[in-house]
Amino acid sequence: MTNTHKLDGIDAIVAQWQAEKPQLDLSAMAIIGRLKKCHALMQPQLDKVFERHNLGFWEFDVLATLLRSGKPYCLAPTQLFSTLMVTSGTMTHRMTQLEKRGLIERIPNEHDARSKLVKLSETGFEIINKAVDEHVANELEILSSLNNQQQMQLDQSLKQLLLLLESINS
Amino acid sequence: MTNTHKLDGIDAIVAQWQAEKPQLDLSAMAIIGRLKKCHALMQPQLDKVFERHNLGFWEFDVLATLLRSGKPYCLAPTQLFSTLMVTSGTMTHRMTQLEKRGLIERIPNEHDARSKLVKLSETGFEIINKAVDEHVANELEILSSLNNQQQMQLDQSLKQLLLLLESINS
DNA sequence: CGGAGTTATCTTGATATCAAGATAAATAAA
DNA sequence: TTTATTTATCTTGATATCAAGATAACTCCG
Repeated sequence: MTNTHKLDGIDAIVAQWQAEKPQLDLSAMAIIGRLKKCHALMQPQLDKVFERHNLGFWEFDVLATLLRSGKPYCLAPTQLFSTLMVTSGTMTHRMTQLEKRGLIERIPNEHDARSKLVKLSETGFEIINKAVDEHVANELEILSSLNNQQQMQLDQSLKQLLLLLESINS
Repeated sequence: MTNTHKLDGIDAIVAQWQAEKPQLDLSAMAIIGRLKKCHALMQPQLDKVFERHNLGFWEFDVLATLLRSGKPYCLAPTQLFSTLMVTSGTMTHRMTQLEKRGLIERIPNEHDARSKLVKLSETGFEIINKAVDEHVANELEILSSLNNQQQMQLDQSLKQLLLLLESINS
């Protein structure tokens, strides 16, 4: 018996809805429900690694965004909050906290006096650099019980969905 | 050219990481990144329907959980917050707000004086009943540009992942 | 140049959330 | 029964978030 025939938490929920509202087509609800639940169950697994490095998920997000931007690991606040899909006010709060902890520095923007650029500090770089390595290993571990074919199929399906959602929001 | 060959937002991010950390296997990061971004982009689409009914996403969640439990649309707080994956404190807050709006009622639990059961009010029932119908239609609409085969494949892949995550967290 | 409109950021006030602790009722053990 | 333990819920205090508005710096056109 393959996994496809086992029941997951969403099967139970969809069955309840089917009983209450037998006229509805719940196929999309099942997919979106699974997506949401996968997201919810995934997060605590990812947090474990962040905690080992004394980082909250959002601290990891900000520092990782700076790291992957490449040298000199420096971005404007607007680039950060638009990438991270949070508001400017949220970004202000995050930067304040990260600066307080010495993980980032704010430096003047020569080309635009409205912004002060955000740059990884030495310490920030070292911390996020290690944390990312463990994070990537953790992600591989989490998915390790899916075989290659399953992972490729999952990735391809999510990509189709993501392209669709990106086209809606543009 | 199929969607599979187009580039999505995660391709760009993974390429940045590949440049910065060429030694890492980023296949799992790509999958999990797509999952997270799909989740993030999906939510505002779902919220549109909730807003039309003057509901926030968490109000919808609580009321919908009560509705799908079937008659008499009544659950204990613990059932609600464990289903909804929030803390008891969060649930207290939600119940207070929903009672204030007249969407639920709190009734004594004959079998356990520690809890007061949560029940959909008449108004609450009518509102969530309509909202759920539109919500399900909205979900179908969102996924409508994926064909049947693609939707089945996505569902199957997400189910494999969900079963895996549920087994980790148990 | 100089005003109008735009853009980048921060501030403010409200809300949703959680973790940890308090309280009270139910259950189990002695 | 009486005490100890567990369970269900609520309270408290701190935090992260957002929306809306304020501020200041840019840009563009006449």
